[in-house]
Amino acid sequence: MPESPWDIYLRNCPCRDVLDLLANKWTALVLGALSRRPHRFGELRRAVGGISQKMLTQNLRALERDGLVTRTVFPTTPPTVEYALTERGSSASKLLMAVSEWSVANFDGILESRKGYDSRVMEPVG
Amino acid sequence: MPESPWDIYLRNCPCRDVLDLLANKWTALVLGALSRRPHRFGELRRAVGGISQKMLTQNLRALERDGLVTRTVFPTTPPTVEYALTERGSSASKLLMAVSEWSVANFDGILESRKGYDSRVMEPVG
DNA sequence: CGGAATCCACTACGATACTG
DNA sequence: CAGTATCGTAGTGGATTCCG
Repeated sequence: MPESPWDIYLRNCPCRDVLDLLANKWTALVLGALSRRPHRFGELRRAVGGISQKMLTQNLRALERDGLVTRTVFPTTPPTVEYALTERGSSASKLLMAVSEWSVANFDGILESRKGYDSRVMEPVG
Repeated sequence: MPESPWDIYLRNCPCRDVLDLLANKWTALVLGALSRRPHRFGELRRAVGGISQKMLTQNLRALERDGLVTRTVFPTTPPTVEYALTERGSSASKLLMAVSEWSVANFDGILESRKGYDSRVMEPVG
């Protein structure tokens, strides 16, 4: 079995830019936060932690464009904007939550692996 | 319930660089290919499609360092190097395969969403 | 508050050439 | 074949400033 049709399809398919959105540094964290409840912009920024306003804006725009989150503006002063998951975003978030949890669960083992690798690769330099 | 302990933990935890590895443009594709069978370098490059040799090398090193793939060198000429999943890599690949499949399954709907978004955002310019 | 716009450093990444 | 090394470019992403 040299190659499955699925592989070939995925490799040639423009849908890979969807995968790129999900496999983004921030997407898992953003969707994870929104999966618990809708957030306002600044609130979401704090919830994610470490993301600049620019990146968060960019990510949210992409997510909104692809129909994973909704953006609702309340005409108050100062402005209030609320981001929430759509049905589609919710289903994506479930997958990405699993990935996040895997990261946490396997972190210790991975640290061990790194130690071994680094000591093997970086021979004594003196 | 303002914030779960899990959120706080994930936000402050260095394990986020593990998430960064998984949420990488290429990781899902590489692990996906390796999940079917071990691959040699060039073979893997073709299987993934569109990745430069440099990027593939970098990714494989990171994956090896974190104990997700093994790298086996056979002292033949020309050299043969085989990459395969570890137990840990296999468990990660299962999650990422689900993400890939989600991308394929939701691609059409997402395209629709984009069309709507773009026509809404980009007003007639003339 | 929730952005958009500008500036700028960094580095990601591809193309090319060379090695074992 | 499976890399490493070097270079150049294009984009990522932070800091800052300004606006509704």
